[in-house]
Amino acid sequence: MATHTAQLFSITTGSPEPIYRQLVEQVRRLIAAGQMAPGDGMPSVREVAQALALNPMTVSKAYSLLEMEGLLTRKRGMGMSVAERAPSGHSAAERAELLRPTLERAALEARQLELDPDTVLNLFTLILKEQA
Amino acid sequence: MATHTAQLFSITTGSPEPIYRQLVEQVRRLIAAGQMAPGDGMPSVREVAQALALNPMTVSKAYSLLEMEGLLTRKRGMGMSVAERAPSGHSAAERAELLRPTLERAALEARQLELDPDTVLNLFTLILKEQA
Amino acid sequence: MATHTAQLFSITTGSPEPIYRQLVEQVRRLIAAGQMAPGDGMPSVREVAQALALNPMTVSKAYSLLEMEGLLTRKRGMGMSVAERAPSGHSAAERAELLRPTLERAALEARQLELDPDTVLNLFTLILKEQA
Amino acid sequence: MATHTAQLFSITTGSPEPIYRQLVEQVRRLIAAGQMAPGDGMPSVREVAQALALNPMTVSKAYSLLEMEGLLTRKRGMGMSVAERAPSGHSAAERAELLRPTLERAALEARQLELDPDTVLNLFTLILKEQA
DNA sequence: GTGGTCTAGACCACA
DNA sequence: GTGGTCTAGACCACG
Repeated sequence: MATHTAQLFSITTGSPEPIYRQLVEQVRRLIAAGQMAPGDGMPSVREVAQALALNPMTVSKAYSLLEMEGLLTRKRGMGMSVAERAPSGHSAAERAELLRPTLERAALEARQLELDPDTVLNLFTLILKEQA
Repeated sequence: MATHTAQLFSITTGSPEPIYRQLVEQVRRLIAAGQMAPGDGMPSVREVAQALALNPMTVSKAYSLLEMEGLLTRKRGMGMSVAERAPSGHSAAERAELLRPTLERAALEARQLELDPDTVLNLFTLILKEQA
Repeated sequence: MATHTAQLFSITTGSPEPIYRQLVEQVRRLIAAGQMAPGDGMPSVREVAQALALNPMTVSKAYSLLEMEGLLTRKRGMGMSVAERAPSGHSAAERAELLRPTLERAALEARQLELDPDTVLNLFTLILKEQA
Repeated sequence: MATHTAQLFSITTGSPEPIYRQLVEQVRRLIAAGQMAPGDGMPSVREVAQALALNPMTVSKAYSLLEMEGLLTRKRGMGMSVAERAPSGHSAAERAELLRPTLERAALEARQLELDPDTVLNLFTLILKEQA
């Protein structure tokens, strides 16, 4: 039985980032964080599609890309699961590196806005707490 | 007159973010930060297009959007310049709000990567210093 | 009785061609070639499934299709065997026709690769000898 | 202007091989053969779709896969073209290797049909001439 | 004009 | 039950 799919993934329909890509990146992060371990079964395409009110093809596209990437494997007639050889359970340091591009972008914008680092860090701290 | 256009803007053609939008947002930030002041002349479409190896239509589109937004004005035969009534030189607090969406995204990714706030803040501090 | 099943059939699970179809076509060819004669007993579904590490349903499906096709018959309690009226021991010319589609496909690919017929025939000759 | 798209590609709707994959493999071969050279513009998705009576998405899927593979590049708003770094114009020997899997399959089937090599080679020669 | 995304719905292949 | 493919058609983003 599936864990609560709707909670597992969160997509933003209004975002400029396509839905299938949001899914791809979330799965990547969940695997990297070890929240999904090699061998774990993925929720079925239809299940995710229904839970998130998406077209199955959209979900399928995301899964296919992850399969090409080697993170998921397809077992005929049995659905998809996290690949055994998926690089999983990274250390905190490794996971932090996955966050670097986003932080670099934020830093670039901060500089262009001529915000001093302390202001930025205070705001970021606030946001991190809000989410927790 | 043309400051060094190529240095003023930094666009990434390989990015999923459309070029015209990269330009728009950079101009917005530069004006908000006061680095471009009301009355300042903008580099011409041609100039920017050549300096960054872009299609002039792309640059033109960005300028048009900024004009619609009221940040730039078109003066016949004089090219475009920062609008006199452009809300310029925002306070730090106001500028920080412009950064919020990016930081929120970073926070979301951090949570999905199961990184604790301290680790994230440390990395971000490091990056902010690197760029300075 | 069971000849060495694992040797009799060679299936490739990684192939895009479905497993049951690989089985069907191999049986068809083996019968056409006279390697399996009318009345011969087929290895049981279980036996094949275990030998090739397949889902028994997959093997069963292949057998059922062959039964519908009239090549196999089911005898109660006796498993399946090659049908008495199976058109067996085709002439070489007839058997060659069964090979035609595959050769036509190869010819098409050769043309698209701009390979001249002699090169192709030389390579094919080589491969035919390797297998022998 | 496009060369005659309908002639460039030939797809078989009845085939078990999905259409998008037929397209992918044909483009691969055409590039390998040097019939499409780096920098060449590809016929547009819509054009191919109309010429072959396909849904544009099907063609688009093929193009996307080829882009991921690095054989095609997308120029924003300008359509797709053969990547500059696409390995092109292979030697006859290299191209022949691309044909090997298909020939090996044919040889396997021939053996299962108990056809002797001469019969097979004669038939193949005939088919190669028919197409020319 | 270009390609990209998404939907709704149908049908197939596989186990 | 699973995923895969295809269609028809709409809308968006880009140049």
